[in-house]
Amino acid sequence: MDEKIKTFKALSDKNRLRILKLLEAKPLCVCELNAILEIAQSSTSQHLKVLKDVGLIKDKKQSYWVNYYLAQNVKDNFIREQLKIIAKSFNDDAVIKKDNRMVRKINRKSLCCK
Amino acid sequence: MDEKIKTFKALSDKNRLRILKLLEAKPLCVCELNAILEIAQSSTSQHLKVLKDVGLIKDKKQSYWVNYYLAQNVKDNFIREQLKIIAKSFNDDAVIKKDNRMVRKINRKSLCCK
DNA sequence: AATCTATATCGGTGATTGCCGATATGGATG
DNA sequence: CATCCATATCGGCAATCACCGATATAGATT
Repeated sequence: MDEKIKTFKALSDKNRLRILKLLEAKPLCVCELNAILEIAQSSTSQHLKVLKDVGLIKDKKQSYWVNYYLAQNVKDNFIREQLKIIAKSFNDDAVIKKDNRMVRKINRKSLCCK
Repeated sequence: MDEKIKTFKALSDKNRLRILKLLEAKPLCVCELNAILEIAQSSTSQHLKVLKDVGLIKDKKQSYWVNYYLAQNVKDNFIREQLKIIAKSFNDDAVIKKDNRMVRKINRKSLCCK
């Protein structure tokens, strides 16, 4: 029960839902997400930790970057169903549509190399 | 988007999930829920308000009592799906099982008439 | 090995939330 | 119409959370 409550809490935040919807497009690193969300890098990192802790997303280090992506082939029924619902939801939302347009234009190299 | 976030928040609380699972058994008034949850009456009332506001439950005044029940034939896809998932979830949980045993024994008259 | 660079973690702050006891409300009863 | 009773609302308190800037970390590059 506590684990599912933790999942509902993870899903109760606008920026975390935006992240999940962004990851539907493709795996993204922290700085890409950060650029779209327009919050502090530490905040993006925290949100990713919350989503990862409950099993909604996973990460994979690749050279300089940590790529985050939606969990695939999830065994947990509850998490799988929630991901399915989220995939069907929010697609008409103005912010989500704008985010989606941005994520398709994004160029990691121009964003992330200081 | 905000409405769905509100729904996730409503689902992010142990006592509110217990209420939803209790209402799967039958409609219940505040004092019955109260007796099972063992929290202050005002707290139970607050929780019911939160669940009702997002459309997960409804209420109907009948003589002295306000009966709360799970929303039926819900048009909103998101709410309907969440109710479906909740119906499938938590059934192995110790607290939920105990609550379920209690709700089948409960006698409104012995509980609610001061 | 020294230095970059992307990301994670830390400490602090304001906002939100769950809880309670006390009180208000409003429909039912006498 | 006065009273009763179940429920709703209010005010206050402690815990949790999202946010930030600053700093730590660790893998990649030189």
